[in-house]
Amino acid sequence: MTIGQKIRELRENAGLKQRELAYKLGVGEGFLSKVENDQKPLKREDLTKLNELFKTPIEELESLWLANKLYSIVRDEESALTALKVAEEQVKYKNLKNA
Amino acid sequence: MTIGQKIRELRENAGLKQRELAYKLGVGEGFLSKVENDQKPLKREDLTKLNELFKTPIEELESLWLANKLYSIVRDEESALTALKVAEEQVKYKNLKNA
DNA sequence: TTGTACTTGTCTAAATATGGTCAAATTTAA
DNA sequence: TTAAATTTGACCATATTTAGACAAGTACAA
Repeated sequence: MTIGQKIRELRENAGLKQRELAYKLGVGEGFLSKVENDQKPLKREDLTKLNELFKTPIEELESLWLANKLYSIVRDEESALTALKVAEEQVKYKNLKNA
Repeated sequence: MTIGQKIRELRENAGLKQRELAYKLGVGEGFLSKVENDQKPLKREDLTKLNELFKTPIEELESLWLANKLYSIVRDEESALTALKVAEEQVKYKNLKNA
C-alpha cells in the first residue's frame, strides 16, 4: 500500500471524482492524478485535510507519506534494503537511549 | 554503525589526523569533523576516494551513506519505524516484480 | 462522436538540501 | 600549561526538490 493508493481508495470509497477532491484540496486535477500514481508527493499539511475529509487515522497517512519519501530515495539503489535496515537499527538505538 | 563512525574508524586505523584526511579529500578539517559526527553528509563521489584510500568495500560505504540520509529524514518522526518498514515492503515488492 | 475522467509532459517559482568556509571554542595530549 | 586536534556556530553559494500550473493526450461510456 502506497500513499497514492490510499488516497485513491479513500476518494473512491467516498464516491468522489478526482476533480472534486482536487478542488477540496485546492489543487489541479492533473496534480492529484500524479499524487495518486505516486509520481508527486502531496504537501504534508494536506494530510490533515484528508484526515478531516475522510475520518481516517492521521498516523497511517503520515507513515505512508513518509514511506513514499523514503522509497523515492532508495528506489534505484543497489543497497536499498541494507540501508533501510541500517537506518532502522539507528532509530531503534536512538529510541533506547531516549527511553 | 553510522557512516561517520565508519570514516573515523578507517581514518584512525590508518593513523591519520583529520587535517590529513581532509586534505586528501580536498575539504576543510571543520567539515570533516562534522562528517565524522554525522552532522553533514559527505559528497557521494568521495566514497570512491575513501574506497581507494582505505581499500574498504564500496558497498558498505554506499549503504551506510544512504542509511544516514534515510535516518536524517526519519530521525524526528513519530512514525519512523513504521515508515521504514513500509518502504522496505515496497522495495521487496519491486524486486519481486523485476525478478 | 462527443463528453467525462484521468494521465502525462513540460515548465516554473519557491523552498530546502548540499557542500562547503572560516573563526572561535573546546578537548585532549605532552 | 601550552600546543595540537577536534568541535561547533555562523554563514554562504549552488543544486535539487517540492508543489504545483497548464495543455495536450488517452480511455472509455453513452
